[in-house]
Amino acid sequence: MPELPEVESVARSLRRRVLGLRIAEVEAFPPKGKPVRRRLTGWGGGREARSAAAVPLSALAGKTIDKVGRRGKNLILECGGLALLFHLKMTGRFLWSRPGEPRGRHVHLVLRFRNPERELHFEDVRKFGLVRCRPLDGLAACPELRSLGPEPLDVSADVFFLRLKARRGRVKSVLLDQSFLAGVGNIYADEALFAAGIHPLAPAASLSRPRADRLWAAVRDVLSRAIRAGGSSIRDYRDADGELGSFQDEHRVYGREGEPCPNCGGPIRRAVIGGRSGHFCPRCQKR
DNA sequence: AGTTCCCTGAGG
DNA sequence: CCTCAGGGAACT
Repeated sequence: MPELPEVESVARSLRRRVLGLRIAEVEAFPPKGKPVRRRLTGWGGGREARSAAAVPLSALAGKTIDKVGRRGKNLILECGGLALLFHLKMTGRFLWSRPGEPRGRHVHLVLRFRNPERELHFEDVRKFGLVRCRPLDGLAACPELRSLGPEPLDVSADVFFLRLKARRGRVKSVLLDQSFLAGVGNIYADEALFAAGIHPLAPAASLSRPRADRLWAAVRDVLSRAIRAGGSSIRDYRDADGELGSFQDEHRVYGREGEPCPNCGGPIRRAVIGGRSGHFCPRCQKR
């Protein structure tokens, strides 16, 4: 569930910890029981993601972390000429630890620092997460990033409208498609559609310019407010400092099936849309 | 464009 | 026990 606001919050908390630190040692414990074409370049992703351009994780030793960034839901540590990419998927998490402290059961990567004597652990209970090292040069064209759409907080209303018009399918599914916009997931798609008064099953291409504008603004508003709140901590999301987000308190439809719509008081409905649960108010959200 | 699968802990 | 959660790849 880490979506754009959660990954952004992780990036910010991580930045305060590791920016400028030199990686002394790298220890990888790739998840077992996976297709065992495991090289030391990372894991996760499709078959094409294991391309020749991947770099061994051990190459990170001795490098200094000079940027902590985000692209969509991907977290990117830039180290010298290398980029260490993470996708947290459902349960990826970072822990700031000390050498000698017992390592958690689901820790798959450890970056060890000497000054200060600390460790960054990446853990992932469900093993869906992705870790990969790439050359920094040409990073935007790497398999993990190249098909991502624009950042929702950067895209203009004009471009948003044009891209929406070019899509077939339901607006909810289009919002979830990372090649349309990078970083929107289930929670924020539902919240943005509610805020814009648009039914999740409305065909994307059918939206008028004014309604598309409202959706564009709602996506920006929901995402930026969620970032300010440190993300949504339903279940177990925490940032790299272990801090919880608070945006779950501002959810108006997500996870509120049967509760009264904050707008009209009618019950919030839940329906499976594109294999994911969608939450909406059938009265306030028009097709 | 919709469905299945991956994976595991939490909750019924 | 069983079911559910869900991002995204790989199916159909």
